[in-house]
Amino acid sequence: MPELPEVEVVRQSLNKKIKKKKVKRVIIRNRNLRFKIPLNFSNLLENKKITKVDRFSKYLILCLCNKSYCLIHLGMSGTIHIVYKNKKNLLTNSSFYNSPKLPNKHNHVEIIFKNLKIVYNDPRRFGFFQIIQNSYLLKKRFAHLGPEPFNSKFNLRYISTYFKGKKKNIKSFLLDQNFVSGIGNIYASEILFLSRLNPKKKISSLEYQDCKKIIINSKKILLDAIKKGGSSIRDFKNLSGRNGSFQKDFKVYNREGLNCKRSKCLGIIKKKIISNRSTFFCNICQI
DNA sequence: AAGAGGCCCTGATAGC
DNA sequence: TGCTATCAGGGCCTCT
Repeated sequence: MPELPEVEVVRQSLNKKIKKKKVKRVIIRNRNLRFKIPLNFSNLLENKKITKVDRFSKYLILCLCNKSYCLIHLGMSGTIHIVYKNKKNLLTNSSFYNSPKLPNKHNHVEIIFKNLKIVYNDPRRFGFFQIIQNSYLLKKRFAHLGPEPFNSKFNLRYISTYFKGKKKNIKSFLLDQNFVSGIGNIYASEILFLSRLNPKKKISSLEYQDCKKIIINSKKILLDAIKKGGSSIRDFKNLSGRNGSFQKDFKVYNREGLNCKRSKCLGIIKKKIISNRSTFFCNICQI
C-alpha cells in the first residue's frame, strides 16, 4: 500500500485527529507483526500525550510528551482506521458515512483516546510498531536511510558520489532506500516515465541532464501524489475512508499493453521484472 | 563492497 | 466448486 505520499496523507489526517490528545489505553489484539510487539508496549504509550504526528520516509512517528517516539511502519498492507467512541458523534460526522466498515480480521493494535480510537490493521504483517526512547536513538534508527527527494541533500553532487563504483540500473537505485528514501515501486516507474528514462538503463550511462530530471521529477511526482490524496489501488484510503485519486494519473503503472499517454507517442506500455518487482515503461519514449 | 535472490505473510485473482 | 499458481505498493537477510 504505502509509499511516501500515502504515508504523508495518513500522517496529515492522523495529526488532525490525535495531536495533543492523551493515550488512555492501548489494546494489543495480535502481537505478530514484522517485529513482535513487546509486552511493555502498552505501558510505554499509555497516559502519554501525543505532541504531534510526524513522518520520515515511509515511517509514521508519533511524538510523545516524554520525548520518546512511537514509530509505525505500514509495510505492504497496513492501514489505520479511526473509530469514534460516542454514537452521537458517529451519526453526525459526515466522514462516518464514507468510512469503510472496520475490518474484524487482522486488527493488531488499538490506541484509545477519550473520544476516539485508532485501529491498526495489517493482513500481511509486514508493518511494525516500535518505541524509540529519545531523539538521539531516533536519528540513529534512520541513519541508514538516504535523504527524501525533497531534501536539498538529494542533489547532483550527492548522486554522482553515491553512484561511484556502482553498476546497477536506475530503477533499482530509486527503490534503494539507502540512496533516496520514500520512493516505492509505483512511483519509481512514474518518475522514470516522466524523465524519459528506461528503467533498465545503467547508471554509468546517465547524463548530467538525466540526473537533473530524476531530482526534479521525484519531487514532482511525490508532491503531486500527496496533493491528490495518494494512490488508491487495493485498499488504500485516508482515515476518513476517502480514496486518493493519483492512480487516475498513472502514466505507466499497471498499464501494460495500453497506449503511451505522452502526446504523439505511439509507444505501448511494457511490463518487465526489474529488481524483483514489476516495472512499467513505454517502449518508445523511454530510452 | 556491491548485487542478486530469497524470505517474512495473507489475500485476491486467474487458470484449469 | 475447488484446487493450484501467481502476484501484490516493503525491507531485511544471506550468499557470492
